[in-house]
Amino acid sequence: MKKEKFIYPTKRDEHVNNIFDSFIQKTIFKNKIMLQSGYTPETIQHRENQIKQVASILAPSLRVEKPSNLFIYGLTGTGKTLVIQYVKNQLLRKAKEQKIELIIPYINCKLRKVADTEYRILAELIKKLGGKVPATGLPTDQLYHKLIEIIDTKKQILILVLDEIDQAVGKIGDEFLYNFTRLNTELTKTQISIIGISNDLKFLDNLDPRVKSSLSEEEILFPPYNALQIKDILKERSKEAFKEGILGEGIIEKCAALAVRDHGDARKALDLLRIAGEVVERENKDKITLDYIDKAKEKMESDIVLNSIETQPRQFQLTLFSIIQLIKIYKKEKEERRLFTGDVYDYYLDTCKKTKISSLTQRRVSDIIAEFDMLGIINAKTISNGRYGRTREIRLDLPEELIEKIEKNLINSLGI
DNA sequence: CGAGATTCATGTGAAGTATACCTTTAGGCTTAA
DNA sequence: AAGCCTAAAGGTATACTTCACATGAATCTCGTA
Repeated sequence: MKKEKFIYPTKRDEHVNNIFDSFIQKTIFKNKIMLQSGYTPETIQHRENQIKQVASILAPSLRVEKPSNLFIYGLTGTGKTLVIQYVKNQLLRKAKEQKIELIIPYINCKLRKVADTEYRILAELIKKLGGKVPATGLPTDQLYHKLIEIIDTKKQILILVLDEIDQAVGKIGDEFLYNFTRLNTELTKTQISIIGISNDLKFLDNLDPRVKSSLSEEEILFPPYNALQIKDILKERSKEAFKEGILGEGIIEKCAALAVRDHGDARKALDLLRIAGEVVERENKDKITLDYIDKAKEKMESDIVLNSIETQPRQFQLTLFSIIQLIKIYKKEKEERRLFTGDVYDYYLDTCKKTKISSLTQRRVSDIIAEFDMLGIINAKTISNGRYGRTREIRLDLPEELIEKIEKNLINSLGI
């Protein structure tokens, strides 16, 4: 056995310290939270009208009367969630002042494994109200009883905010909304109003008429921001978020322009700014220049997708992996070849065999493909090839580099 | 040549199964009177 | 006898499977012009 050469520790320690120093040293942010998506600023620009409308609709709650149900829709990044949070905070403050019992739970229906079935939405709601509910095992209607039990203890108003409600309905149907709206008839003291928030402008159209009429007693549309408005918002927030002199010339204009091209998505503009800042910081520079915005744009798009893929279950990842591999193979071929469900399933089975992962049936994989389509990661269209059957044509409309990254990630997490 | 029948490959709905977890209940054991 | 613990019984939600039928246009078939 060889004896290791002893290294005197202090030298090394110093070295380590120096490395970290360089990370801690500089920060170009003054208050980064201002740019993060969950942040609710003191004043909200260019949404005065919507705030007023929401406020006037919810105002009766301060007289302990049930406000109308409200349906809010508009594209992503048009300030829907922001306005609701803002009004919610104001409302709660006022209610506290006047000693009025008012609860406004907020649930995001999109979160997988948290609120994507009727049971789980209910469970989440009860949890928010301080109750405890097991993840499985109870009949759903018992959860309703439990909810009623918790709520109906005193005279109060409950305004339930269901964000990304279109996602939930797309997955589990609209029956649960009907149940929610009917809940009031079972309650004696408490009254419930529902606020539904949707990114899908056509969401109301395919809703059961009964649900539709009761959910959208009031409707508010959030139009996209225009370039000037986004610029205002960015200016306002970046003033607080960054230290002086960090933003180079034309940065805000560029972010705004990019976001406007993408249907006036303010969240995107803010993310761009924040991510650009993070990249600059990581590279130890002290000024955000235009090319950092481009970098941020790429990074952002890939981050969103990568993140949503990482959290998928194993079988979903395996399916996606199969799709990516096949797309790659097909691309190398001379003739254009389209990708169908059957091909994916065959490749999937192969991969399962090789990696000794148990395989699902085609029925299930078909559903998984449909779910990926819903997530927008792939693009699947059912087509009929006439004599040669009916299937889904699967496409992957993502940039080349991103696909590479996804592939790497998948190989990594699947251990292939 | 054209209308209607056929065909294929898979979409899709319904019902069934496995699993994980819940509550209820009956039985057994302990304990205190 | 009352109280407490445990394990079995009976129930549910969820993810998945099984079964069976639905789809829809290219192709085939066959009667007719």
